[in-house]
Amino acid sequence: MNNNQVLNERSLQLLKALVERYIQDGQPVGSRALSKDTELKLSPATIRNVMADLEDMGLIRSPHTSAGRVPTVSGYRLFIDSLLTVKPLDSEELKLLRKNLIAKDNVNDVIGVASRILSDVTRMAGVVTLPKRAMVSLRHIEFLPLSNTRVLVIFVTNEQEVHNKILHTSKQFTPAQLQQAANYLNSVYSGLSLAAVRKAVLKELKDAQEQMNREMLDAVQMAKLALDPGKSDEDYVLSGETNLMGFSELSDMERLKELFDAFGQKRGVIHLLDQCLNAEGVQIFIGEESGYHAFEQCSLVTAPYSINEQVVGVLGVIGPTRMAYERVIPFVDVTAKLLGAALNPKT
Amino acid sequence: MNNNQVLNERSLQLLKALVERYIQDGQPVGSRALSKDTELKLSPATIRNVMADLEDMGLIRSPHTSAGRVPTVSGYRLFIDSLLTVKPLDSEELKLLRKNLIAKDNVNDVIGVASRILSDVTRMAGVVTLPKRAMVSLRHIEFLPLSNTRVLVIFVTNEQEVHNKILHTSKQFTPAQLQQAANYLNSVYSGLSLAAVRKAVLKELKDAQEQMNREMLDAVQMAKLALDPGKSDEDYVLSGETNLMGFSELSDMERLKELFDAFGQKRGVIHLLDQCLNAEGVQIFIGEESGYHAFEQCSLVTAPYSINEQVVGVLGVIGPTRMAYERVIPFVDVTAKLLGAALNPKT
DNA sequence: GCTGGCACTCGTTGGGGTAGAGTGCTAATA
DNA sequence: TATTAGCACTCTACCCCAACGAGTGCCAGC
Repeated sequence: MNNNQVLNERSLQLLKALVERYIQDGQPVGSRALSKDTELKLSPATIRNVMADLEDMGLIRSPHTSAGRVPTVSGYRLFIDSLLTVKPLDSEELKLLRKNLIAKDNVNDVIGVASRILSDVTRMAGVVTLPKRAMVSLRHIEFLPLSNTRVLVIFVTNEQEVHNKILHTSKQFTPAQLQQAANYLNSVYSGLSLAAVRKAVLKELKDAQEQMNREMLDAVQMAKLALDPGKSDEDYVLSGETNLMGFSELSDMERLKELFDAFGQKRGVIHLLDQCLNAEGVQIFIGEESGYHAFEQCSLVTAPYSINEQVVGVLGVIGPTRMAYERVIPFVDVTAKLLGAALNPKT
Repeated sequence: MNNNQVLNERSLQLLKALVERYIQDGQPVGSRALSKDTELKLSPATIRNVMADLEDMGLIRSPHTSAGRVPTVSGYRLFIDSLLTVKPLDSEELKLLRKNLIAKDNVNDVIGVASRILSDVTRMAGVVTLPKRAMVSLRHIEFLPLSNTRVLVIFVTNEQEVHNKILHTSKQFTPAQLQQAANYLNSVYSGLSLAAVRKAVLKELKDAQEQMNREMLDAVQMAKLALDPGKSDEDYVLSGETNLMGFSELSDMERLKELFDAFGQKRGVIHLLDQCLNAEGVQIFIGEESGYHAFEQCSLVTAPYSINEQVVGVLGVIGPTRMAYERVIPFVDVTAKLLGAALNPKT
């Protein structure tokens, strides 16, 4: 009997069965139950030996002496990365997605629908970040005079979204001047991503103060003010948080409060989600992997979504570590793709 | 001993002491504790007699035979309406309010701050409705062409807030036509409340289809589309919900879920808050008085706030029935007044 | 009308005993 | 050498019960 033997086929099969069984009914899994679950005709005693090995490797643990075993975070990780057999998407779910995830006038509405579908279908919490401002591109910008030194700037982006902001300018502009400034900006920067516009604007201000004509300088100055990164970059739409109240893993009020506080703060959650912006497809944080204490009992299944093949945001599902990954993962994946499609401008 | 005797001075004094004591430490109050609490030098036995009377009148009840008494909703109601001695506002709290509740560019920011202060100071949940669209008045309206039949309408209201909306028009307009339409609307309707504008617009459309010139009719038509009641009328900013998780009254997960679901739905809460729009000052719902099952264990202390002496919204505090009314009531009152002040345009 | 005394009720707490689930270890087996 | 049966052991969950304490209602006396 070698303790540090590499994981063989049989051990993996048993680990898989154990995780599946535990996910299914939430009770620690004992050797007898496992012996009945698998096709391998093994006696509970043999399985106990294997389980002892798995425990040595840190893949499972037992809550106390006379309970069965439960997966550790490493156990879940191995299960998800190598053992999981994902289930194809339920056709009902797909129908629901296709029916509801269609273009709307308002980006926020689409995002809201996506979030709600995520939570309704999984019966956990759904989350969708707003498209990163810097990632979307400028379609049109316009200035409207409000009063003496206050100017309303309006810009439309390629996701058909209208943003507005009030600027306090250092001097007074005539409507004609504002019109001219807008014309200049539209002709030069239309089509570029806001990040690119912002970068170019800062460069222009630095380089060419002397050579530019007065009107253009004003225009660039205002563009700089207008494109200050908005707080929408730190926002998301969360749905079905209350679904999480039903799970026994989160029945501790202290923990639950901490989790909901994190939802309210947004900062931490956004930071976590941003880490998935550059992932290829679905990415998963299991329990403490997220690095946030509030999420210790939770897993997060995420996928980035794109507009015009440019990743602009992330969506995902938050639930207890013990969740039906084989169903959630493909669902999150497809939802991200369809959300991207719904946000893509037709023109 | 007459059961249905009118409440005399002494009974009221004892009821007051009982409610205060119960609010303070959350345990059913017994006759002995009450005998020590009050100045009236009465023996526990006498107090028991009075308590029996109060119970007959439905003002207090005992959870079980050998526990003390707790106030019923009627008991709280009587206490609040007639017996409560409100405490003057803590000077620290007032300072906090004055410091943070100042005009901002963005109405939502001010509302958010108000909500947060309400929850931070009371350590319960704070809620502030967004200003009712219909109640604020129109300052300026503008149309921008987007594409063929899509027009962006922008209007600024007297709370310095900018609203925008995309209209799908039946025909195509030139920029000049749009400009003319905006000019017409601004000259005729500027300064009126949105509700008034909407009413006038509908009237114009009905009455004078024939006599109006074409451009004005278009303008009015677009104004009608633009002023469709927005969903902002059904929105509020909630803060500190998680504070409610600490209270033993709400430790039942079922109940808590129901409450948080209600917060998420918004409809019910808005309906409840709207009932306070026409109240003179602070209004209070105790427990089941609200008529909503989810709020059965909660009280709601509200006050309307105004811009230019026109009531436009409501704010309040949500907490367990057992809350320190004598401090919450004046605090909500003052916060409403200061929020109104912060929203009032200077000009 | 108030009070002291008393019997009674009921929830809470903690101890003890048992049943059940599951383990680790050892010795036997293929 | 890998697997299995058997067995002693451990630990939790549950129930029962007794003791305790808080508080009540009622009555008799002041």
